[in-house]
Amino acid sequence: MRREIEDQPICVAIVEDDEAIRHSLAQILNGSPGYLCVNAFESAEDAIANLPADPPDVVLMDIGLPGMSGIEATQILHDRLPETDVVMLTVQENDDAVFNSLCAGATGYLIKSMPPAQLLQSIDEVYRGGSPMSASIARRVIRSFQSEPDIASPLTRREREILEHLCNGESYRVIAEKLFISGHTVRSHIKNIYEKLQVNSRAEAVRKAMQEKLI
Amino acid sequence: MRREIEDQPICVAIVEDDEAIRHSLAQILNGSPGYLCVNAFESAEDAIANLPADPPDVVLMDIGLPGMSGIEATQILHDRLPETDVVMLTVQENDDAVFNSLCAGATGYLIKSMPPAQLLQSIDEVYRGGSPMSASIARRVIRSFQSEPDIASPLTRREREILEHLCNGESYRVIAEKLFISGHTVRSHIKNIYEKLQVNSRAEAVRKAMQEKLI
DNA sequence: GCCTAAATACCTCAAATGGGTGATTGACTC
DNA sequence: GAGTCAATCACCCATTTGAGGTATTTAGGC
Repeated sequence: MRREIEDQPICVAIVEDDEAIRHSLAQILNGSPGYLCVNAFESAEDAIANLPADPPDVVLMDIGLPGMSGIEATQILHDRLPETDVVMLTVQENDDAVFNSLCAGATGYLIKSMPPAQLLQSIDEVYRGGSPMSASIARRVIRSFQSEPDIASPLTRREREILEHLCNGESYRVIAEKLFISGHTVRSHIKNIYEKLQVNSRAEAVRKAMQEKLI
Repeated sequence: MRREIEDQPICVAIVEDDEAIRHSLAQILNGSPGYLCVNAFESAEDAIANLPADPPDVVLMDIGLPGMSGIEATQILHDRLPETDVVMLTVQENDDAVFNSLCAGATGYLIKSMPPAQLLQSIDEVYRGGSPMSASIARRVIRSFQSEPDIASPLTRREREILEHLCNGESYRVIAEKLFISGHTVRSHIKNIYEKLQVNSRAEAVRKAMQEKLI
């Protein structure tokens, strides 16, 4: 917990190009006990340049910024200020952009049309180690990290089996013995695998297999 | 949506070894319009054997089952019945087990002590494509899929560089040319990499590199 | 019954790989 | 000044791999 003294406010920075929204958010924050808007930028570049000097607890980041997008900015800030939580500001919640933001390192997101009370509550939840999100975003997040083997795999069952052994670094001979087939057969399968995966070495095959979760 | 006719109830199966809890859950479900307990098993083995014949919409799975654990069962059911959502039943929510269950394919989880209304609401949310979860679990889930390169890598900078080329399937000679060093040096580095990663082939090194996000 | 895809098997050969051993240089630490 | 480590280069040698072929036998789909 960063905030040992419980009556220290949560320090928030805003990155939002629309001046009206920016001011309105700042007012909501500064008008509420426990929250403090310490900074407000109108561009990602501005925020990246100035934030590291005085890292806030939470950054509210507009997704659709002109120039550098909020998602790119999130990636950079998340790298440089690992202690700071980035929360996205978005108009529409079931958005690819929201999902991509989470991939880029955002901890949560706010819908711009949220009532102020709920908005503050979400900030608080993020600050306390949570990640509030809607049902459908939650599902997408979970799906994406449950490594589902790609059903649309171009490989046959036997080929997948061989690929698995290949990934373990087993030699043709060992694979052949384990599968009770001849080494020649293993070679044939591997050639087919390479062709289908568009690679021409074991290393590339392993990489592709891992990346596309073929096994 | 599986339930085109909106007044079809959500079909739920229960896997729970404690008879009292099992009956209580079944009663809650059957006593509520829109929900139907179609099956109740006292073991994971039982459920796996009988569920595929008549797949429910949602399975409530106890985490701490005797014999095969609920997590293993989830993995199997999730594979065999991809249309069915598995929801874990747990006493304590901020549990490694819950997180592991989600990795295994669970879509959500219920706290056994939840009031019935909230319990039904969670089932409904899962059924409608959501994934209700607590703040801290949500954060863990998000963290885990934000692929942070492992900073505690045992490899030196040069070794990581070589490893990257290795993952691309480049031959020693090509790597040597690209890095303006001799092939012998490349070999030396690779030998050191293998030793540090505790592997003895390129394939295993690539796999490890991908898994541990060393590159 | 025919046809295709999948799985099986065999051959040759040049190139790449991995194991072992050892040396030199520069930088950094104690 | 001694010791350590990263990075570089070197040699020997057995094994593995990848690329080029060809061919037989199942198993399913039509």
